[in-house]
Amino acid sequence: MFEKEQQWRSRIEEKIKAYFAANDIPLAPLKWTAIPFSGEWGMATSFFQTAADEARAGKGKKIPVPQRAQEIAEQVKAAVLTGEAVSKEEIGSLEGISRVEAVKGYLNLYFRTSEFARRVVDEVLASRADFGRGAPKNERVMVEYAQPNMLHSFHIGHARTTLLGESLARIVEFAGFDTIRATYPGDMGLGVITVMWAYDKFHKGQEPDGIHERGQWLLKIYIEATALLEKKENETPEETARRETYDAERREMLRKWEAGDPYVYELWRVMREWALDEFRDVLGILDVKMDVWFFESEANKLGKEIVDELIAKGIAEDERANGGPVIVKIDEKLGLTREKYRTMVILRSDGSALYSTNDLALAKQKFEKYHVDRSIYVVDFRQSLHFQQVFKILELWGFPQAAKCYHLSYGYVTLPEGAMSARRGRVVLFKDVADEAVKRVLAVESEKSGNIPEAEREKIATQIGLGALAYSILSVDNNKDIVFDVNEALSFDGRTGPYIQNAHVRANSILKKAGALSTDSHFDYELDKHEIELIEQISRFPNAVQQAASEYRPLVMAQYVYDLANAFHSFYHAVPVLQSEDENVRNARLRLVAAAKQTIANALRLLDIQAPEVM
RNA sequence: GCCCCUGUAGCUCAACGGAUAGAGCAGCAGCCUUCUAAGCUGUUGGUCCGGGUUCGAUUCCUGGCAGGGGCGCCA
Repeated sequence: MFEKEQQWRSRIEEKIKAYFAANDIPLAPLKWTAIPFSGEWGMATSFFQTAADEARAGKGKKIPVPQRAQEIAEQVKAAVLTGEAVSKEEIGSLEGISRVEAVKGYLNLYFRTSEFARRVVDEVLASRADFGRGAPKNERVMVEYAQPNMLHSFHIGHARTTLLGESLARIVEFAGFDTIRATYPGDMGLGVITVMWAYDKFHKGQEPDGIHERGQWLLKIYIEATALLEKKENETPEETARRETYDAERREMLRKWEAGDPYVYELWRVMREWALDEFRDVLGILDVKMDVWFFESEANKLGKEIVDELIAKGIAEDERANGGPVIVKIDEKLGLTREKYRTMVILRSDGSALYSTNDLALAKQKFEKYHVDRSIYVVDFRQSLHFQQVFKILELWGFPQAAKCYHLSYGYVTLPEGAMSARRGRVVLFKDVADEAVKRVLAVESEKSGNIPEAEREKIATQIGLGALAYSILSVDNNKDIVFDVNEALSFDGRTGPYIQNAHVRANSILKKAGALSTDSHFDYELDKHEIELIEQISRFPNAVQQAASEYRPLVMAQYVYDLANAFHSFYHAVPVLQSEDENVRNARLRLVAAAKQTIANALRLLDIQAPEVM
């Protein structure tokens, strides 16, 4: 809602309240919404709650609530229009409102068309890239996302957390939060050691050149190693012996790493760097710039200290004397009788750190070193119990920020043939999909595109291909699973990234031919319904940003920008701009096109999708 | 046994407790000597089942049914 409309709304609210006070009717809180099905814009509020409250209190006439709500709406309309029961200075303050109506229990207030249109367009063109940005909230939020297991290539599931996290970070930042992006790569663990062991034993020095080629080659080694180490049915005694020997070698390597053995440590350092090279490259492709890197290999050390603190505070119980681990009996500590958070093991009986140990240590760092007020964890839904436990322990520990820790749990990306599994080699790699996307765009570019300079074809194809992929992932709500289908993900028709990018390109195409914009917008002519719809959509952007941020849902933005692009395409088709005969109309529409282009670009940016000038 | 998530059109997905449940794909019928047809216009078609709360439930509560996930030393 724009500033002016906000002012009108509060004035009218005052009038309504005054009317109810004067007539001694208890008024339920007023909630304002947009008026649907109008083709004209304005705001509405209903009186159902007020009528229902009245009926419950036994006051008023005995008529059905909807009917009574309509009656009240009509009375309010009369009061607002005439100024009855309102103090004198309020009379005649319906500035900006063209008409008022009472329909089906609702009070509808319509804005003056030309004024509203001008204000929306002028505000967008004055703010440009900042149009829709929320006021600073003086709250710091950390978004943690992109936690790949290192030493093998990124798959499409990793792409979901990365896109979801990046989009969310952009949204909360734009909404007004001080935002920190954090990643937590799994650079140590049995999986990492498995690759190291197989590389060292069978393939040392055979690695191919090229960051992604090497990563994919390591994935093959991982698959091969897993097969060697997995117990099979009908194993011969020799096979069993061999498998057990291999497993012992692998575990010995893990022990050596923990002991700081120079050979194993150096092997790890080199291979970890390979993985990081690939990870950084993928983040670059997705235009993600991390502020903070937490590494699992480092979290291990921090974790053990906090366990002692939790024991000292009486939150954790140390069972190591009896050969057990260190645990927190969460339900018991909270006084719950039914099992809900259960018991969490926070340190192994041998004193080594667990995932839980690390997460507790990281949370403490987030609060104490980075001073975050909110902490969002973008991690798949299978870990929801884990995070509920972690957050409860943080609460017991005394961190007030625990209340603002949020596990953004997202559904899994699966394949039509079932769950992805890196160990079994059943994965769709992000790089393969991205490459395929670019290839497909290039294939249609020549027939569908305008004049794209040869030097830019590849770049624009990448923007469009990745846009299609990002949109297909972000237009599904967080906690829903995605069954990944390349043809669907890389579709360019209908509700897709390219559809939205195309609206941006078409707007740009008009503006390029038009030359300089006029400095004022004068919408003092009869607006086409498509024009009104487009302005309506543009005006909704600031609210859409706030909603997406407060619900932690990029989907809200994905929906919004599609609706906006859809309104633009319809406008483009139905309303002449450059061909307008009237100079004033042409200037106003050009400014509207510029405002639409800017708003589409701002919204796409929040989805980590590029807005090309041509395509 | 306990906990979490999901169930809406043939398919994939939307819908602050409110006015007429919306899109895309697929199907059908139209629109390019006019600002880019990656587009526009029209059309067919739907809330898993039972109770409850409410003036009003796709939405909240409860009980089923169906699918997925999780539950003390994996991450």
